[in-house]
Parts: sequence; structure tokens; C-alpha cells
Amino acid sequence: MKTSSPSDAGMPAEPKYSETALRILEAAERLFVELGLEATSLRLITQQAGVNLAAVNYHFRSKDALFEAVFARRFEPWARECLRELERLEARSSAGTARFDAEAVVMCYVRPALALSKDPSRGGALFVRLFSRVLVENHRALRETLSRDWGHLVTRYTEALGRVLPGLSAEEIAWRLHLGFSVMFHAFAGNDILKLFGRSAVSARDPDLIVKHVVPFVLAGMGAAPRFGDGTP
Amino acid sequence: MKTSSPSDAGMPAEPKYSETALRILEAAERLFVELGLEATSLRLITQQAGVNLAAVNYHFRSKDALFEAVFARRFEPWARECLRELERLEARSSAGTARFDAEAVVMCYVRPALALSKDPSRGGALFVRLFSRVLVENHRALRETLSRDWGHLVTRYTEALGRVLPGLSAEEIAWRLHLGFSVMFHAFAGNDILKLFGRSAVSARDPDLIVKHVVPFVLAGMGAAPRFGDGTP
DNA sequence: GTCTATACCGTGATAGAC
DNA sequence: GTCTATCACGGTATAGAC
Repeated sequence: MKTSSPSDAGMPAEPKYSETALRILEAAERLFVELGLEATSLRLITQQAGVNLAAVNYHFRSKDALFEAVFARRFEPWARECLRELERLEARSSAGTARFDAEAVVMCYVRPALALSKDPSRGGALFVRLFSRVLVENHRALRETLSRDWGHLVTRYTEALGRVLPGLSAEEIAWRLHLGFSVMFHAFAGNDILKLFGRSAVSARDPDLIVKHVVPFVLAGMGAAPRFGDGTP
Repeated sequence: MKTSSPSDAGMPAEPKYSETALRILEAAERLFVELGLEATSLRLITQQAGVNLAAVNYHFRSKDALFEAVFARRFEPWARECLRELERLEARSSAGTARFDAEAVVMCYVRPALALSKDPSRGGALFVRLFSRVLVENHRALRETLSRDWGHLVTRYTEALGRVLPGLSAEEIAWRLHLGFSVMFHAFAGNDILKLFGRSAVSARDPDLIVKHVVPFVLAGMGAAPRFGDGTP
């Protein structure tokens, strides 16, 4: 067992997994993304990892807990990066070296998503797909973990967005953040409704291209004047 | 898919299921939404429906095919309504009695979604949740069906959006439609990322309230000037 | 502590009797 | 059309080897 220095906050290594556990994690991640959570059996995972079936229940508690470990391994560095970006923006804004506007706040979470999408060694775009599935399937245990450990991250972004959109109520701010997050996640995840209908004219593979189209959409949506139109004047 | 007379368009009956099959369909729909696709066993469905286990494989081919039947029963009337709204808008626009702009086009698919969300007898908001799961999980068989039977619907909306946003390229039009559909679906489905982090200030139960917040966001996003900002000037 | 073999029960699917 | 019996496969738990 190695000692880990506490000074490297924000870019942690992966100290706590044995080699067997790591082999399971990596095979599981690949298969979960490829086949989906329910379609991948523990027997397939352990076979591809070259370990015994019971090793999963020894190193992790259950298949669900294994999935949570796979998720947390990719999510936590990313979430730390999102937090660090926001803190850096706030510091630079106080120092007068950066503008504190909606685009700057949005880019604080878009930049880490972009970096993650381009880095296969951290799961790449595949992890974002996994994340979007978590969002839709509403995992109970994962919701508890995210709420306990990372709820403050959402609170920070809500406060930041409230500062750059001063004319809006707290509820409207929450809606803008909700919709802005939602559209970015599903765009990065490639959840394309046009593709579902076989009519995808969108080439959603290049992360930079995604950002190019999503960011203007989100910024315009966030800055929209609150109103209600139903098409019947 | 057979051609339907224009008189019953949008409000079709359900002629082709026996009473046993219908009991299975309704129990399955309730449980799929409540517990998720994989978490609901055929034994639970047939028990609540008061039929034998093997009846599912007799009336439907498999559990997957049962799910597709559940989905199609709710989706098809809705898709017909979306098509009818667009055709009505085009007719009224040609007659000079309606404006043909982005808001009018967006409302053509928002209005049916709103009506569906408010009508428990057609699955209500629960069906939209089911639909969002289909979108993310990328069902193979369902994708083939949607592409074959309803691809033209997406084509029609793409053409309509291209008419009201004349300054944009075909690829940009596809992106706007993709993002606009995406954000509306997940908003109606209640796929709230803030809720996943235990920080939901959004009360997303009232469909009218959803429309009130989503439509301005989508319209602003669709009308945004194409540009690229990365926060580093 | 780490790993393995194996048994248990619930799942979807199917064949064949009625 | 409906039902019973049976199958292979899934996640899980445990006893025991090293």
C-alpha cells in the first residue's frame, strides 16, 4: 500500500484499487458502454478481465456497486475540474482579468466536458453516454452519492448563473441551468432524436463541432427574455 | 402502416388487441414506467394483469416486442397529431390566416406533447419518460420502426424549420432541430440534472409551467446567430 | 487478505398437453 | 387460446483453498 500525498487535489491518482479490481473496472466500463448496463453479465466481464466470477462480489459489493465505482472513477476528476474552472473564473473576475458573464460561466462546465470527450484514457465520449443513461434511469444509490458529495457544485453554478442573469427569479435561474445542462449533456452523449428516426444530418462525432453548435444555442436560451407564447393570439 | 382516412386522424381506436392482450399492455405500461424496463418481470406483469405467464409470449413475441407494442400504442397517435399540426399550419399560412415563423413550427410539436402530458388516458407524462429512455438506450428494433414509419415526419419538420430560419445552412438547421427536440423531450420527461444532485429548485410537474420555461429557451436557441465562443479572447 | 468452485433462486423463453 | 413443466442464463452468497 502506497501513501498518497494530499497536495494533489483536483488531479487525483487511483490509489485504492488492486490490480484485479482495476482489470474488472476497465472491462466493465468498456462493456457497460458497449452493451448497456443490463445487457452485460458479470460472467462476461470477469471472463474478459481474466478473473473469477466471485471476484466482483469480493472487490465490489454487487453489480450495481460495480457500476457506481465505474461511474465515480470518471466522474469525480471531471467534477473537480468543473469546480476548479468556476473558482478560477471567480478569482480572475475579482482581479479584473476576466469578464464574468453567461458565456464564461457556461464555458466553465463545457471546457471540462470537451476535454473529457477528447481523452480516451479517461473514458472519452463513452463516459458521457454512460452519464446520460444515469440521468434518465435515475439510479437511486447514485443519486444519493451525487447529492451528498457534489450537490454543492450545482449550488455554486446556480449562484454564478444568478449573478450573470440578474433580472431573473431564482426559479427561472434554476430552469435555465437545468435546460442548459440538459442540452449539453445529451448533445455530447450523442442522444440524437433525428438519428432515432433515421434522419440525422448531424455529424456529432467531433467534440469541437458539438461545442460550436451547442454553446450559441445554450447562451441564447439562457439569455432569453421570460415570456409565454402559445401561438394563439 | 395503412393509410387512415383524414376524419379519424389523430384519434384512432385500438382495434387489433384481444382483451387478454390489452390487459397485458396496460399492466406492462404502468410497470415499465414505474420500475423501468429491465426491473419489471413478465411474472409481475402477468400477475397484475390476471393472465398466465405464457400469454405474453403468445400474444406478443417476446418481452422486447411487448415493450415495442406498449410504445407504439402511445406514440403513433401522438406522431399523427404532430404531423396534422404542421399540415394545418402550412394550410393556414398559405391562406394568410397564420404566421409561419419559428414559434409556430415549434408549437406544432409542443402542443401535442402538452396535450399528451395532460391526458392520463393516453399514458400522460409517464409515456414521455418512457420515450426519453428509448432515445437514450437506442433500441435497435424501435429505431428501425421509427425510421421506416415516421422518418418523413422529421423530414417535414426539418423543411419547415429551414423555411423560417433562411439564413442557416442545412447542417445548422439539423442541429437546431436536434437541440430543440432534445431539450423539450427531456424537460417533459423530467430528466432533471439538478434533481440528480439533490438541488432541484424546479417544480417540473405542471406541463403548462414546463412549456412556459422551455419554449422561450428553445426559440431563443433556434434563432441564435451562428458563432463560436471558447472564452479565450 | 485474496481468490476459486459451486450452489441458490429468479428471469425470459419454449414445448407440448388440454 | 390457455396452461404446466422445463430449460438456460442471470446476479448473488458462501464455503473453503492458498
